[in-house]
Amino acid sequence: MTTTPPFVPDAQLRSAGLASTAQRRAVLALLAGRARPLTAQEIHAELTRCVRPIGLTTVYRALHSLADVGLLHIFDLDGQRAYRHCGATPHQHLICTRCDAVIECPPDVVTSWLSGLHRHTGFVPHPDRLDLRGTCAACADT
Amino acid sequence: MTTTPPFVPDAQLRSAGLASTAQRRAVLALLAGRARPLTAQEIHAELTRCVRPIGLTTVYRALHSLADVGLLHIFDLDGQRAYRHCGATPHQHLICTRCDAVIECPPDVVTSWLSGLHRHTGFVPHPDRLDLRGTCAACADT
DNA sequence: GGATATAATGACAACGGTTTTCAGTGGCGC
DNA sequence: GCGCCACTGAAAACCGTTGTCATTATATCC
Repeated sequence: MTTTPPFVPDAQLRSAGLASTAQRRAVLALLAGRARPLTAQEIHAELTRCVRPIGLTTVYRALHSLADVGLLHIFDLDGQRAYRHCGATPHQHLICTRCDAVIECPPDVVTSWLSGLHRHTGFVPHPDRLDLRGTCAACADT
Repeated sequence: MTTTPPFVPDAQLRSAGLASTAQRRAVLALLAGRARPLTAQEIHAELTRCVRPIGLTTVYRALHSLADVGLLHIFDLDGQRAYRHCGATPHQHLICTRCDAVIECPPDVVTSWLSGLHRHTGFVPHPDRLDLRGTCAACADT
């Protein structure tokens, strides 16, 4: 019997058609489960400090590759690119402007409204390109 | 009798508490009525070529000042900051991924959905920070 | 309307994030 | 285990943006 580990970078890389290298696994593992997107510089610093030294160039290239195959989503953290490991299923992003956390919102909460918007304006929304900024439940409590 | 011109940079600057300089007026006039946000480099190039030479530093500072007082909104055009003259009234941004045009959407189309989202997820949306990407009506026709 | 304090401008240099280059290394198929 | 080819990493180049400082224009007071 095989268990289903919550996160296996190696498998994700292979099924995406990317070579499974130590550096890519490290980047993917670092981003796994993080609510907040991380910049290339942050990833490089944290990997070098806590895991093993890695070239900054390699970080940038790994992030590009991973984003190209859809394993990472790109966000804008005041002018800098930041990367986050997102689920494969379509979803919307709720972005907390206080803690920068990204909450994934299931699309069924939105689809009916989006179709109404389409009828109303003629604009054809791209369902997985909806970014909504606000305050997350955790930050709103404080 | 006084007519009401559609766009008076000078008045907008003064009522925002900014000094009305030729450079700021030029930047504001260039952005007036543009659907697509422009980058600082584009603004500098177009002003220098078509209107009058202007320092690149001045363009950046004018854009900062104008954005600070809310006359311009800042967008992200694949990694670069881009600026657009937006209406003073609250609105959502519908961003065309094909032509980069930004359509302003009146908030009443959205507010009811946003409050539902709040009840559903605990996330407190910031109504004027909703960016929705898709295809504008003009591009969808082609 | 003219003088003056103050803020804005512009050329240049510096800064920081990102990309390119190129030689060396390691993953993956045979 | 071997070899091809993609991946890696250090350094330099690149490019958008910001800081510096002397000059100029704006807004205010008289």
